[in-house]
Amino acid sequence: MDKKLSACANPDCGKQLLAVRDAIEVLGGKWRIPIITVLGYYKTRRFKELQTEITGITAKMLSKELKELEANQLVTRTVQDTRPITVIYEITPYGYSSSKIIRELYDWGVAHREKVMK
Amino acid sequence: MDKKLSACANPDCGKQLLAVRDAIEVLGGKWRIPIITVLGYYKTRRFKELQTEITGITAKMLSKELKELEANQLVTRTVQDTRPITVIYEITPYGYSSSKIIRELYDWGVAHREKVMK
DNA sequence: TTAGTCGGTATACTCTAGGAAACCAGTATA
DNA sequence: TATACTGGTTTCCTAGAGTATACCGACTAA
Repeated sequence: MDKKLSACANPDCGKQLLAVRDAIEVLGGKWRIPIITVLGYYKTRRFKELQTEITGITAKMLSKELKELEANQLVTRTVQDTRPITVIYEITPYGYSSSKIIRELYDWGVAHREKVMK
Repeated sequence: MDKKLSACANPDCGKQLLAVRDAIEVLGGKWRIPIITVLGYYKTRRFKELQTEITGITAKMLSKELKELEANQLVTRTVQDTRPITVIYEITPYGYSSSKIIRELYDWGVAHREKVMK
């Protein structure tokens, strides 16, 4: 999302924001949460299956985001020696842990929509 | 953050993402979480105090983001008839509710840093 | 009268996340 | 031979988020 999320001048407050920045860096952007959500739902998916499921994402973005999620240990990538080759992406237990946050976002989003809409 | 966060093709999964999108729209961007964090910490702050506390933010961005947070009922704005005029921004109970998510992000960010760093 | 505070606006710019479309190698089927 | 599927990569481009800087009116204290 953001390269540098500013800190508060106040040290306590500043430390808090540093950690929040880390979380946003891992989960931020347009496609990470959709990817994690889909993978959390199906547990494993192939590249093309993800692309079909996540409407609107381009191969470029999917490839890029999966790499970063892999680097952050939220998903694993396994090449299967079939013909044609298939690549299995699987959510890790750690990846599941992030869905706790996504669940929070979901609950809050639902409540917010109700509150603001009426 | 993002104007349109895509949905999953799968309906269950898609509904979930719509609500998540709402939450991200309200809390996203570079400055909203810092503002809520600072306001959650101090409860009330004046415009200039916020600008001082949130290092790096410009008056334009602060003004713009406060307006949107006010529109979403996360903060209130009160003009006080002093000389010179002072404007008090205060976090609402509803604004506090969003800090539950921020807390989640914080906890996860701390754990993530520990996991990935070593 | 000049400089300073407050809470902002207005204008013009930069920069980068993301999008569109073409292309790639390897294998298989018609 | 050509077309299609797999899982991508490369290039070019744009919209919009965020930045920099100057400015505003109302007031006051020196």
